[in-house]
Amino acid sequence: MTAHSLTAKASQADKRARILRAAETVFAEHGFFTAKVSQIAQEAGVADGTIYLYFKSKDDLLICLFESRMSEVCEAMQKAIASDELHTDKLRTFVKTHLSMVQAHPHLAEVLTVELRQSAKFMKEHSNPKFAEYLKILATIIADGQKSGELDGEVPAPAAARCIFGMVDELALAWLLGGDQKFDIVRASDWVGSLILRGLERKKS
Amino acid sequence: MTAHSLTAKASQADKRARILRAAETVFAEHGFFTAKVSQIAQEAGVADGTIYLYFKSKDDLLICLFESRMSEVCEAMQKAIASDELHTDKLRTFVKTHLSMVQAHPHLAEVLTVELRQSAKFMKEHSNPKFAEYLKILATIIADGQKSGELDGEVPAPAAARCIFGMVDELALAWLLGGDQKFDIVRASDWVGSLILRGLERKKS
Amino acid sequence: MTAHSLTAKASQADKRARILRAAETVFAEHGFFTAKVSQIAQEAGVADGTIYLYFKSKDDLLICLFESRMSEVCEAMQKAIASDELHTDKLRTFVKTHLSMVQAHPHLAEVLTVELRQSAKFMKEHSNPKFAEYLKILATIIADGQKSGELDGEVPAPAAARCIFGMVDELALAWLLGGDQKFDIVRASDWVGSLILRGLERKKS
Amino acid sequence: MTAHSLTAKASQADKRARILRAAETVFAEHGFFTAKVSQIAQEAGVADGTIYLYFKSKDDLLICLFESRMSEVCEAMQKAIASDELHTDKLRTFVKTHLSMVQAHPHLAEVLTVELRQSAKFMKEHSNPKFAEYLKILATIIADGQKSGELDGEVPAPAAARCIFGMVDELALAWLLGGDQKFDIVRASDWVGSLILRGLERKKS
DNA sequence: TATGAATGAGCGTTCATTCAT
DNA sequence: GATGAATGAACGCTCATTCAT
Repeated sequence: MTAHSLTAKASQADKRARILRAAETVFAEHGFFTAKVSQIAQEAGVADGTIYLYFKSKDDLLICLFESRMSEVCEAMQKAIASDELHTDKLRTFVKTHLSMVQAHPHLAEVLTVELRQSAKFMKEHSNPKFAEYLKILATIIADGQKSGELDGEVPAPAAARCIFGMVDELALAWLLGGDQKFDIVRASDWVGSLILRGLERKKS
Repeated sequence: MTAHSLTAKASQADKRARILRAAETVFAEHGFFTAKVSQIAQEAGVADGTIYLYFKSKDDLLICLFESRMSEVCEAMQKAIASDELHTDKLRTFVKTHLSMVQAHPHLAEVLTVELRQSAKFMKEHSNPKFAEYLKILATIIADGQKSGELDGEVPAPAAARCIFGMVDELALAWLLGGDQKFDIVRASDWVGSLILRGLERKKS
Repeated sequence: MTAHSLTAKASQADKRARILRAAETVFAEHGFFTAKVSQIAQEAGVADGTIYLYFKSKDDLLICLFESRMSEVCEAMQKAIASDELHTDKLRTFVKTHLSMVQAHPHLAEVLTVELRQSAKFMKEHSNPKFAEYLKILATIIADGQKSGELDGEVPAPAAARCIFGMVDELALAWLLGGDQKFDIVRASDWVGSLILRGLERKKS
Repeated sequence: MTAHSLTAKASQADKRARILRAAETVFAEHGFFTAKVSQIAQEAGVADGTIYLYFKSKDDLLICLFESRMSEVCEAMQKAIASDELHTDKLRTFVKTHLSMVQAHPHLAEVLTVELRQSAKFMKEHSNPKFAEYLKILATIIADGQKSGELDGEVPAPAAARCIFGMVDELALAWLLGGDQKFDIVRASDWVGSLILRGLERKKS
């Protein structure tokens, strides 16, 4: 491969990435339907038509954004939980990592939390394998914990995973839409940990 | 008030209700942005223009639909939990009632679960008091339970409420988008009850 | 039918007709592909969107224009040849009527002569029954004349019809594109008559 | 001139010719307006931009294609009629040669027959001298035949030429668009010969 | 010379909203 | 009040053309 083609490839990859980043920002700010392709182009510093060199359509742009970001999120999550020994710790890490990512990348979180749902409509066909993978990470922790006896087996792991995801997703949404008086979302992860591990019921000593 | 005006009022109220019902159906099926006002008019059996006699705009129609339905939902929920003595039972009832309503009114659930989120964007300003009321019912159960000593006080009631809402909302979404192989969403409410009251951690003894 | 609906129908029919007339003018002047829908709307004195209340698309507008005009042309032609006794006279009348219509309605002729051909591409599927009908009128004259012994039977009637149509169509084109120095197209019909009936070859005697 | 520049020249001419050939194919298949420059580039095996090294624009490409092909056609026609003694034979040869070329080069015929007409619009200004030359060949045969007494002088030669061209052009079109059930276009040239020389009228013996 | 990624003006079409009836 | 034909602003996408390499 020549130096030239390397540069070209780099430039192309860079442009694609810039468009994705711009889409993230604009979708987060305006929502998918209200966002204009030309806004994304402007934000990315490219011409409108350029977007269509890298993506088939506005829909495709959203789908690719999801896949790209969810891949990174899954990878980050796998790394984060790897160092924990106990499955209860893995669960706490999962929650804290998720909420930390929301805090660190609010635009991305906005898209994943708000737009993912709306687009579930037109992603139903696409069936979003990356999101399934994310849920799988969580379900696996729980299933393994149940097998090892650390966790109670009453609730099936996939259902429990879905519930826990719902909790952190809802907290993320509340925080994202919270406007000015934002609570400390990372601290909130302790509450979630407590809730899912020990429940609300008063323990008799 | 003449008989005539009574009839007129009834007819008016009826037409408004029919439009709301049509909007519920169409928004559920197509999503807010993809839904056409003329579809709603057709579904309601009125002319396109008639909708604008009862609602300021398409946005307004969505907002009014929320307020109207959430009022009913709140009322139904208040009634449902009234007969329980224990706050733990109230919590279980809340979850079961919520998921039963999802099963009974999937169109409405679709709108509240999917469209509410997306529209959070343009409802941020509107700040959705009815949804706040719904959360309040849940938070009050928890706060009261904590005060009475039934429930552990570690997690602040509003945060716990939000978490629990997130769980049931996510389950609702999973069920709604589930297509054919729908799990038994009402049975799932036992899992949620177990999860939020006793947690996942294995109890010794 | 009420007076109201009569008016409405009349107004609608009128608007559709106005759009067709505008399309005729604009397609004639600019050609189908170069013509803009908004130009047609402006020429018709309606809003852009109004066109789509009466026609499915720009393509559909062209197709409907063809069908509508060719129907009238066929009818006019049938009337014109009805009064002739001899088939040779019918042939001369056909040619003269065709070229007279070209002179009287140059915009229409432009569309039928120039755009019909180009659009043959996308009308191949549509197979243009109205044009076939027009050719059929001509072919029938010839076939009947051959049967009656007035005309020579050497050339199959459909082929002869096609040839004669080609002649007048080409003359029409030459005249339409002639710019300023337009020859007398109606007088030219005598030439065509002479050519198709007696041929170019010098008659001995 | 160096060997290098010779090669370069040859390569250049070759590339230009390849582009023209590609344009012929693509214009024939899709029509001028629907054809994409990039399709032509692909068909020619060159980059999009390369086309603009040899042609000013898409329009120019069409014009150059016409001029180039019509030159060849005129030349071929001159050769074909050269060997005939009688002008009636020259006429028959003209018709047969024209239709044979259509059969041998349907893509070219498609462009000349269909696109030429549509583009008459934007070739009006250009006034297409090559096409005039082609007509001139035909008109000269007729004029000479009239002078020599072989042909009747009633119809002015240019008009007669136009008519005859119209006939063969229309037959060509019918054949090109005929789809599957294609008639024998070369045999049809006998009909045309009969028609233009002896006419349709029944000759009294 | 050749390339092909990038450009951006331009257009067909949609649809929320209005208003004459 | 009720209608629904008409409106026209708005937008996703295309593609002829350019130009840095």
